[in-house]
Amino acid sequence: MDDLFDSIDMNGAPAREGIAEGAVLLHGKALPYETALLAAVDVIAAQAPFRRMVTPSGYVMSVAMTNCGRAGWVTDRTGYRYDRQDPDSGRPWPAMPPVFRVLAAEAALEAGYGGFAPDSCLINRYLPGARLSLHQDKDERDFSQPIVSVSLGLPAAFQFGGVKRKDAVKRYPLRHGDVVVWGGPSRLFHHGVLTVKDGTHPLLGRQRINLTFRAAL
DNA sequence: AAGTCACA
DNA sequence: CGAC
Repeated sequence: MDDLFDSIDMNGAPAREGIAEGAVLLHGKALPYETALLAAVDVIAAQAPFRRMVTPSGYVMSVAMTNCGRAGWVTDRTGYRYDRQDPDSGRPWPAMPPVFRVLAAEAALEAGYGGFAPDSCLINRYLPGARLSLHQDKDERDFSQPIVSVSLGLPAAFQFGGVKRKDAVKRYPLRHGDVVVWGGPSRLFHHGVLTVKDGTHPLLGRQRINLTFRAAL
């Protein structure tokens, strides 16, 4: 159940916005961690470089991906799965940095999901023109655990729909530092990201980075 | 099919 | 928005 009232910051903008049953957008939640998050992404990407994966139907995704944690989400011609190893290197994914765990657990708790302990973080890099079409996160073992999504860099329009693909979809602008948490009744809701527009972010330049935390195994 | 295209 |  969402709170009766959204919290309001000093500028009058909602800091916490309910977007569906069990789903919350936490505006600017990641800002206190931005420097540590970005440094950690660089370390991870040096060990497991961003790569554009292939879908089962043979298309190359516009979003470039890497992972950290005990398992990483991957796709290839054989399908979607969580893999403990980076298929490109054969090595385990880089460990999940403590700052990642802390932010994900804090955000989940604020959304009403205590004890969130993600074992996987998918890191998505959107250059201008990249997009992610409407889909469900359903490759995880335990749907009782929520999803935590952290936005960094260029803004993007987040689509959030329902459990059925034809359900109505709403759009929410996501800016640097925003965190979306969804779970419970909305755990399997369809979601996506519209084509990222060109622009320049002071810290990240011409890119959007998204961190998606999941309990996958 | 987490993508792309055809068509209304 | 549906078909592939």
